[in-house]
Amino acid sequence: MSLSVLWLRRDLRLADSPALLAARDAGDEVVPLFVLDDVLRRPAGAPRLAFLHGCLRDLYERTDGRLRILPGRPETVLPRVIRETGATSVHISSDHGPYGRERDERVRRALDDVPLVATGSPYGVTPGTLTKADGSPYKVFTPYARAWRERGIRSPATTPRKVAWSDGGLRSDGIPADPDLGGVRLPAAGERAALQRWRTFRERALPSYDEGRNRPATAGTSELSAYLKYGCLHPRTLHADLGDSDADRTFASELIWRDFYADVLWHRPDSARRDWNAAMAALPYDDDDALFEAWAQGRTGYPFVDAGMRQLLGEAWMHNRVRMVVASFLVKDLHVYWTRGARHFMRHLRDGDLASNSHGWQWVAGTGTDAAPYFRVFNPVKQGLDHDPDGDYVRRWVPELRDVPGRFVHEPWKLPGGVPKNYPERIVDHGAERAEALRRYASVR
DNA sequence: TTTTGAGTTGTTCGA
DNA sequence: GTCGAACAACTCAAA
Repeated sequence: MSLSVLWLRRDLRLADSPALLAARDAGDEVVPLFVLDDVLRRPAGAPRLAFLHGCLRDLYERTDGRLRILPGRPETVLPRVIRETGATSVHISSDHGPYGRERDERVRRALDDVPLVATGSPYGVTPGTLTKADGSPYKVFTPYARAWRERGIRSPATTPRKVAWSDGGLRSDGIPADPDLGGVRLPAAGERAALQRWRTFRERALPSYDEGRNRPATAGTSELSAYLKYGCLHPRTLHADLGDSDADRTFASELIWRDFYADVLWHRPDSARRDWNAAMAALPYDDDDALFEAWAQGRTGYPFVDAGMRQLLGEAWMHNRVRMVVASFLVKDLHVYWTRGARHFMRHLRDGDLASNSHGWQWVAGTGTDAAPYFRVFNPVKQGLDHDPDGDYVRRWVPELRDVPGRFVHEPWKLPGGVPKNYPERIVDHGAERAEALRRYASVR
């Protein structure tokens, strides 16, 4: 009787999993394992941890209760698992983040002659493998996407009908208690919920995705980000279901953005916390704690911004359109360095993904690949009027403005009686700060 | 090596 | 209200 270990990290599913197939082929029985790694847990924030626990519960049930959950550093846990179970190989889906790469190297060394076998990755194209003709990495999305469409994998791996799971005789610590969520409401976690969400999105929202995706008041986006983050489903599975309509192609390209940013981070691990474009490091920033707190708490006096920041605190998620607007506000209206906003997002988002988050912020800040031109500054009022014309999104998240009529909801300072009680006055003047941002960008050119 | 066309998501202003 | 131009120049990708 031979055993193989399936060490799960951010691939918490059974369908379309090449690593699972490899583990099954390598042994008579498979020991599913998750390591509770403090290095990853500490910065995660309560919503992300709770969501992860939900994914683990789902997986525990579906592996007939064999999933082992062990705390500790992976480089000590894995060798111990090998000693205690006698397993002959460890199977993973490769991780391409800065920490994951180093961790896996340490584990590989610690396992000595037991192979750590990486099969597949959480992306349609494994980071680092799609390069230009001369072998250098892409720095612009569109040509990357063109190449991706030629070479990306769209067909899912087969899903085994039955896997012989084993607990390997290991004692499991079980899934830790959920942290206090303080009223945050999360969707159901795990693979089954993810597939259900995908079906619902395809039926209801995908056909009108081109317009619907910019309407934060409605469920026009897939809301699959957290499921993708933890690998409850693989993007391949999604690509395989997509057709050639404009809406399907637009959605596919959103998935390709995810691959692109993982690729950028793979080539430049330092760009998770520093400007990808070193030439922008000379940009002057401010760092006013009171202004930052007003932004973080959703009390800037700009309703569309405040609605977004409160949605983040309320749902551990924010609509993508609004992410751009609030990020632009922090960087270009408050002149705060993007990493401070990115850290806040990572702490509060249930989908917080290092590559997408860091490079999404850098796109807004103008310091990243394909960066927005410096003169592109979002106007929080215009964005609100354009994308939340009825004000439903603002009224949902900013109760102080629930009774404000019409377009005043996006510019309550124009109300005859002034800003409603309890709602803050604008903390800065957008017109003036836009001009200031343009001055600062001009100073580094 | 040189050349050419192009580059996620915006805003403002003036005709 | 609608529309096109200006906002700048630079870098990237590929022929």
